[in-house]
Amino acid sequence: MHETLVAVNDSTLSGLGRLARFFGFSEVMGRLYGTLLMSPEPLSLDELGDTLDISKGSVSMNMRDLERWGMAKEVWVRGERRKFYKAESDMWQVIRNVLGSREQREVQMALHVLGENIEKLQAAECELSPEEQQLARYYLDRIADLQAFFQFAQLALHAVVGSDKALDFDAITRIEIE
Amino acid sequence: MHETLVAVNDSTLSGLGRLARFFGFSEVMGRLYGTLLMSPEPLSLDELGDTLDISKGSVSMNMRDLERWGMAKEVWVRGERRKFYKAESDMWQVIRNVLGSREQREVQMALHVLGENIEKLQAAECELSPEEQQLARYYLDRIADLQAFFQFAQLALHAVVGSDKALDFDAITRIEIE
DNA sequence: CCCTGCATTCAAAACATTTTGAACGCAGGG
DNA sequence: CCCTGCGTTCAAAATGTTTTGAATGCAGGG
Repeated sequence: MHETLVAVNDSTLSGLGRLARFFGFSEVMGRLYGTLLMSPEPLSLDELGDTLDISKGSVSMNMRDLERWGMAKEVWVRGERRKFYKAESDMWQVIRNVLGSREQREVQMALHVLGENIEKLQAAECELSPEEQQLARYYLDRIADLQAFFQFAQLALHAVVGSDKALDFDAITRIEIE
Repeated sequence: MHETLVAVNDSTLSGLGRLARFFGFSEVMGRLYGTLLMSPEPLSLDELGDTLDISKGSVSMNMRDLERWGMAKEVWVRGERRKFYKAESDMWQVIRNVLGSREQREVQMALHVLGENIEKLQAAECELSPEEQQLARYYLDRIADLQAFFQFAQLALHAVVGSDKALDFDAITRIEIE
């Protein structure tokens, strides 16, 4: 194959590996996704392993994760007994999958814990010595800051997850105005 | 100290450790930041090390990073020879620091590489066989998708970094309309 | 000019994550 | 009912990251 095509392909895989890392996935997952994305035809597990030069086991496990996250889909190739995969090529769908299930849960948990802590501090107030009360008020201020941050994150996530790409910005402003 | 205060403090440190991890920092950095955030008084390096039960060396290195990222500031305590730190308590400032320097560079690099790859493909077109040309066009489509994603990310970053919290949403829409 | 109290550095150790490949399981063909 | 080809699993090995603490540096006091 022409060296330019090879070079572009490599560069894209590196970039997607990096991106995967950034989102807390393994680099290999990003590369597998990239390999599928850059292939007009679905690929089998061995083809993926051969291309990236990683073991069967690794391919198998990582592909399962990719499927779980909605980044790749199994595809039936007639006359073949092997599994074939193709990338979910709608990036916005992928992003919505990830943000929607993982990030949103994280943010919600954080807000929940912050709320609990505020309640605990308020409930305990009467048991506290004067200095402790002062510290409790200080804590409440800091926690309020954190709450504001996570609430912002929640709005932003909602805006991206709960809409098409074209509607993202609208969704954000609508939420803000209310 | 009252157990509620201790519990709330612990919980907050865990949460900030998690958050730090998410943003690609070490968990200890998050905990150090949290310890400073939850202390009305500046703390010395030994106090930080004692509280979190980590070694002097680790405190020293991680605090340097925290300072580099604008998450903590050195503070002079009169009559003390030791270094004292306090947290940068404006969360939005912290976020702008991180997004502004690190993330923005990442996104810019990605866009730059994508652009280069498009150029390479176009320059090489006439050297390619018919099938290779078809693959090249396929690559160009995929790369265009990635470009759209990173361009969106760039807009979003700009909106958050280049403004006060209150102006974020405005900034996003303004850019979008142009 | 030495001593003390800190802060910093960095190589080695502890720890965590990822990768591998051999063993296993399973479906379909003969 | 065995054989083959493929996918999955998982313990062990490789690799990567973080933590430690001993050595070092540095400033100020005596």
